[in-house]
Amino acid sequence: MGKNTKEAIIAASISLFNTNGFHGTSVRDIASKAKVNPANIAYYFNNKHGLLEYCLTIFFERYVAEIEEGYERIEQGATICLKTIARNILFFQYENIHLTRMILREITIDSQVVREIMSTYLMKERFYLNRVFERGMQTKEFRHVTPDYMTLQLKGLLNMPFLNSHYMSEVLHVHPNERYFAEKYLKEVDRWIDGVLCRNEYEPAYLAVN
Amino acid sequence: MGKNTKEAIIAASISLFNTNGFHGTSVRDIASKAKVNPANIAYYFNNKHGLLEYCLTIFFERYVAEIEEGYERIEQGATICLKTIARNILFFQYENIHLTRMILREITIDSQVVREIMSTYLMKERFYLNRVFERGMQTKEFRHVTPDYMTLQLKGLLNMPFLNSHYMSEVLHVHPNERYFAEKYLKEVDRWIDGVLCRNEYEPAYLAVN
Amino acid sequence: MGKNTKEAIIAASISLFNTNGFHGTSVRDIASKAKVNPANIAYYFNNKHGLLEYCLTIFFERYVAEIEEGYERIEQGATICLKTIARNILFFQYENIHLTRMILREITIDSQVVREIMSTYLMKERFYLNRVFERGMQTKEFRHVTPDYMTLQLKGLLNMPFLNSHYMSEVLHVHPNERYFAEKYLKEVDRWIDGVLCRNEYEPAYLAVN
Amino acid sequence: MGKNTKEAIIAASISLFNTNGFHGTSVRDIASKAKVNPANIAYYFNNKHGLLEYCLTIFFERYVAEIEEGYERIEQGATICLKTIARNILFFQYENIHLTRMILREITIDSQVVREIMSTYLMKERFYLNRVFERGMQTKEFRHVTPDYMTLQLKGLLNMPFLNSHYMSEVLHVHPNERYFAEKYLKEVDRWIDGVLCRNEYEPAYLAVN
DNA sequence: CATGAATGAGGGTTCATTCAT
DNA sequence: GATGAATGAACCCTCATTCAT
Repeated sequence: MGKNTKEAIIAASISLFNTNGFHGTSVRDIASKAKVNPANIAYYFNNKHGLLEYCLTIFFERYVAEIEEGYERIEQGATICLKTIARNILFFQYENIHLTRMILREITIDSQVVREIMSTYLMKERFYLNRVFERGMQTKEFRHVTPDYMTLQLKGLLNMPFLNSHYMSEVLHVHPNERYFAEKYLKEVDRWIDGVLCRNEYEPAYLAVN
Repeated sequence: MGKNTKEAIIAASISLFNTNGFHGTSVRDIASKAKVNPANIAYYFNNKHGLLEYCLTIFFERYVAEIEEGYERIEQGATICLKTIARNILFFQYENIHLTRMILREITIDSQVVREIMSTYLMKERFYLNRVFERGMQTKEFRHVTPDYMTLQLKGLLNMPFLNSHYMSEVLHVHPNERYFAEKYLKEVDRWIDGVLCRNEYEPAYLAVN
Repeated sequence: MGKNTKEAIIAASISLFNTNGFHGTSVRDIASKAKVNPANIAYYFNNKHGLLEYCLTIFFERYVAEIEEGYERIEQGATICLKTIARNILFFQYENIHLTRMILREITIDSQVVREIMSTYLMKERFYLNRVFERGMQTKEFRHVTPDYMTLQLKGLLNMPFLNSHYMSEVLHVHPNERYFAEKYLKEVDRWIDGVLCRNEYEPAYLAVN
Repeated sequence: MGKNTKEAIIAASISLFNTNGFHGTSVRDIASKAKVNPANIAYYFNNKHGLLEYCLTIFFERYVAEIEEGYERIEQGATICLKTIARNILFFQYENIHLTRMILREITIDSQVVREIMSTYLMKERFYLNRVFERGMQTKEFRHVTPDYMTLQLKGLLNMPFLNSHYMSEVLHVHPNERYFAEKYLKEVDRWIDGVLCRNEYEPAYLAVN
C-alpha cells in the first residue's frame, strides 16, 4: 500500500499547509489527516521539510511546463503567445488552488532551501517571459516596456486571486474555485495585455487564444 | 522605560515575522532581538498572538487612512482620485516594507482573529474603491467594468512587489526598497488605470497626480 | 488604607486557597480578587508563603483558644468538659468554614514551615485532650481507652464535615454551612462521647453542655 | 518496555502527589523520579491532569469494589456487613496509604474533573452504606439514625488516620503504616458501630468479623 | 512497509518576586 | 503605602525525529 500512503500524505499536507501554513502544521496533524503513522513521513520524505520540497518541486515542475507549452506559440506572435501562457498559468493555478496558495505563501519566507528550489524555476519563468516581451517589442506588437516590470505586473495579476481565498469570497464575494471566475478573470488579464502592453489602437478585435 | 520596551518588541517582531513568518518566530527570538525579557511580551500584548493583532491593527489603521485621504479627491474626478489612492497605498507600503510583507503573508492564513480584523478594514477598502469605480463609470471617465474585479487587479498590482522581496531582487534584479522603484512602479500602475480602466483614447496626456 | 489592603488580601487568599489550594492559587489571582497591587503581598507578608503562614497562625491561635476555653470546665467533669471542647471546635470551624477547609487540607502537605507551625499548636491540642481523657478515666466517667486513639477519632469526626464541602452538599445533600447542620452534628459527636467513651449505661439522661 | 515506563510514572506520581500535592508537583519531578523522559507523561496520559484522573480512577474502582465485596454479607446481618465493609476499606487504605492520602486531599479541591469522577464512585458508596443502615434499622439491629450522618461519621473515622500521616507520627506517635495500627484502629471503628449505631445493650459479646 | 515507544529540544506562557518611583 | 515595569526561572506541553520491532 505504499502508493496510497505516500499520496495520502501529500494530499493531507497540501490541505493543511494551505490552511495553517508550513510552520503552523505539525507532522502529527498531517499523519492524522492522512490516517497514517507519523513515522511514514520520515520514511518517504526524510523529514517534514522534505515534504515541503517535494510539493514545491511538483508544483514548479508543472508550472514551468505550462509556460513552456505556451511559449511554443511564439512564432504565432507575441500577443497570442503571452495570452496562451497567461491562460495556461491561470488554469493550472485554478485547478490546483490549494497547492498554489500554499506555495505562493511559503515562498515569501526567507528559507534557504525554498529559495534555492524556487530560484531555479523562477529563473526559467523569467527567461521565457522576457523572450516574449522582447519578441513583442521587436515585432512592434508591444509598446516599449521594461520586461521585468511587466513580469512583475503579470504575476501580480495572476497570483492575486489565489493568495487570499477567504478575502475573495468573504469581502469581494468572488469565488476563485469556480470555473466561471477563471474564465472571466482571464478576460481581464487579456485586457491588461491589450491595454497596457499592446501598442495597437485600443479595443482591437479581441484575439482569440484557442 | 515602558515605551522603549514595547517599541523594541514591535520592531523586532515585525522584522522576524517578516523573515520567518509568525509561526516560524518564537517569542524568545523576538525578546532576544529586542533585548528584553520574554515575559514582557505577555506583559504588553497578553500573548504572542496579541502582538500579531497589534501589528495588524496599526497597519490597517494607517492603510485605510491612506485610502480615505486619497478618497477626498473624489470631486476632482475618479481618475485623479484613484491615482492618488494608488499612490498613497504604494508609498505607504514602500515606507513600511517589512510590516507590509509580513501582513500580506499572514492574512493568507485561515485564522479566526486575523480574519475578523482583516474584514473590518478590507470592507472599508472595498467600499471606497467601489465608490471610485462607480463614480468613474457614471462620469464616463471609466469604461464599464465590474468593480470587484478591478479591485482585485489593482490590489494584485500594488501588493506584488512587496510580497516576494528576495524574488524581486535575486530573480528580477528589481529593488522595491529603493525610492526609484516606487516612483517607477507607480507609473506602471497609472498606465494600468489609463489603459485598462479609462475609456478615453489611449495614451492621453498623462494626468499629473500631485 | 493599609488596614483595608491587608484585610482584603487575607480574605481573598482564604477564599482562593480554599477553592484551588495554595499551590493552585497565584499571587496575581489573590491581588486581583482583593483589587490590590500584587506587590502589596510582598509588602505585608514578605512573600506568598508568609501569607499562608499568617493564615495558619490566626487559625490555630484561635483554635487553641477555643480548646483552652473549654478546658476550663475540667473541674465540672471530663464528659462536660470534652463536650464543651467539641462544641467550641465544631462551631469555631463552622463559623470559619473556608479558612478551616483550607487549613485542614494544607497541613496534609509535607511542608517544612507548615509542619513547624502546626506542631506547636497541635501539641497543645493533644496536651489538653489527653488531660481530659485521663481525668475521665481517673474519675471513672470514661472507659479505659488509649487517649491518642480517642484524639484521632474525635478529630476525624470534627474535621470530616469541613473537608469536602461539595461532597457533603452534592452527594450527601448535607449543608455544613447551615446552622442547623452544626447543631445536629454536635449531637452526633455527643453521642460518640456517650456511646464510645463513657462507661455509664447507654442512653443516659443527656448531659446539657451549656 | 511500555509497561515499565507507565508503571514507573504512576508510582512516582503517587509518591510525589502524596508528598507535595498535585499542584506542587511538576511533570519534570515525576519524570525525574520515574527516570523516564517527561514527554512520556503526555504520551501515556495526555497531560498531567490525565495522570491524576488515572490515579483517581484506579483508586475508586478498587475502593468501590471493596465496599461491594463487603456488601455481599448483607444477609448475615447489618452489623456484620458494616463491620466487614469498614474492615475492607480500612485495610485497602492501609495497603495503599500514599495513594489514599493523595486522593483524599485532592478531592477537596474544587476541580470540575475531579468532582465528576468522584461523584460517580461516591454515589455508589453512599448507596451501599445507606442500604446497610436501612437494613440495620429495619431488623432493629441499629438504633434510629439518619443514614447520611452515619456515613459522614464513618468516613471521618476511616479517613482521618490516612490524611495527616506526619501529624500522626510526630504528634500522636501513632504509625498508620504499621499493621498493628490497622488492627487496633479497626477495633475502635467496631466500637463506634457497637456503641453509637447498635441498639443492643452496651458491651455486647464482640461480633467477630471473619 | 509500517508501527508504537521514546527522546531531547524548544514551544508559549505563568510564576513569585524585585525595585525605582 | 502603593504602583507598574521588568525579570529569570519554571511551568506544562508539543514538536520533529529516531529506532527497534
